[in-house]
Amino acid sequence: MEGFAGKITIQVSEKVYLKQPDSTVLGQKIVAGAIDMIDEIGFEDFTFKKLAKAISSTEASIYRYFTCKHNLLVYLLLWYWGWQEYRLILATTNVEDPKERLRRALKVLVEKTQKDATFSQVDEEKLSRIVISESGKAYFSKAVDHENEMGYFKQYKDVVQGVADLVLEVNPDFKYPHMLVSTVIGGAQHQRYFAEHLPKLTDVIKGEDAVSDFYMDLVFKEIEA
Amino acid sequence: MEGFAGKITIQVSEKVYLKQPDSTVLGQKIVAGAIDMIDEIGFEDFTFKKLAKAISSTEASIYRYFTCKHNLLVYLLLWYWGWQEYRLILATTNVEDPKERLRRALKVLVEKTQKDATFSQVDEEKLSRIVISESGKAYFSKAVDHENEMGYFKQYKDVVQGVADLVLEVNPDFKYPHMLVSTVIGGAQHQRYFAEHLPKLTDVIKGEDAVSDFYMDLVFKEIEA
DNA sequence: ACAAATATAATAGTAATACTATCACGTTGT
DNA sequence: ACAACGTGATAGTATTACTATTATATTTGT
Repeated sequence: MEGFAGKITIQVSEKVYLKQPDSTVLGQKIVAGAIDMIDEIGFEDFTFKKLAKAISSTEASIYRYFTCKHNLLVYLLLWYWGWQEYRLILATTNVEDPKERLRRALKVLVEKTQKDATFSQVDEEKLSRIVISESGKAYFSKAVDHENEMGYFKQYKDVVQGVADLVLEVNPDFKYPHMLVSTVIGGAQHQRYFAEHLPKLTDVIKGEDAVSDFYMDLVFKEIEA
Repeated sequence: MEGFAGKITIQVSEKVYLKQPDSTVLGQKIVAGAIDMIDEIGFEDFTFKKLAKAISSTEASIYRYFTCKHNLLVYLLLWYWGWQEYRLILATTNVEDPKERLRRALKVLVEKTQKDATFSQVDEEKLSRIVISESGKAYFSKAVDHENEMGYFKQYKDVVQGVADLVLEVNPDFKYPHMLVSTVIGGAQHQRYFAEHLPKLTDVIKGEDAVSDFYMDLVFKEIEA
């Protein structure tokens, strides 16, 4: 199993990079270094110059992989949702009962993200925090429509579509599967952030994973007409 | 009633501005001009220099009202949530039935925002789009904790608290009122954006206000144990 | 083994941004 | 009448987000 798992890589649309970061040592250092730095100082303060210094390279070299820092962020987001897609497949294949399939899929999406040993070069916990804090900067931009056409949000949309299909397997008459799923995914991420920084916007209950409990309950109450 | 309503102003914490924008013609032009410009070109591309030109003033003059463009954004967000608080009060006072009170409050928050003639200097439709697109840039920053202490999110938290209380009036045993309310508010705003730009993340049904229907249904199904 | 191709480093430069600072001018209140 | 204040005009700075060029490694094909 080890050798098998070791060969898995998450494919990211080549439209977001100039040169595949996976393919070289420098490329991998850029991605790993960017995850560290964006998690630490935030995307606004993150610059290619600082990253270059941190990984002992140069600004110009990083520009050979990504046209701009925005695209590097989009790359990270696409990788994250590609990874979630892979985890969804692992969690649901060979599970027969539709309700159980949906339950397992939701678990992947609403539970707190943990490190995945399959991809040693990526720190998924840090990446998850980046996805929570910085996604808005990618989605809510004046370039959305163009970037959507370029496939910048494909992976995320696929995840939503996949889980929406599972919802329909449980209740084929449910009218709002995409809305429910995107609400739950986005909501769970926000709640985890709120719990840490704006606790008045959430309900933290000690000893319980309130976020998981709440959203799991919400989905099944909503679709079980 | 006209004269009475005409005297209402939304109070915004003085910590976000250097000089009250309400108090002068220039201040009002800065706020109104900022709403127009941020809605049009987005917060990233918005600069005080461009705003100054648009309202025939100077960069330095705008800096006498706001220390930075970020604080101007925070001002707009505080104003918006202060305004929503006022609308919530209007919608719920003198309504006896708890369920009806909650229903009316939710309507205010999930329905599409329309112009409010009470505040002629503010274009609430544009402001609403700004709140949807740019809120994340204020909430998900490395300065959250500090800004939270400064009261930058107070108005929003008050709105969530107020509606959470209405939820508890309907079902005093419900465990997650804040989570439910913040999920619904944030979700509804995102869905309106998705409907326009990323339709695969939502379920638009022609002739129906799917967003309102979905979230209204979601809340009552969830809390009616 | 050696030239050719390619990758990266080193350095310099640019327009725009997000401010700060200074001074001049006109209006307002006392 | 004059100080205080609000605004405008102008200039200046460090940083950012790039682009461009050249030099030096490293890899690759033959």
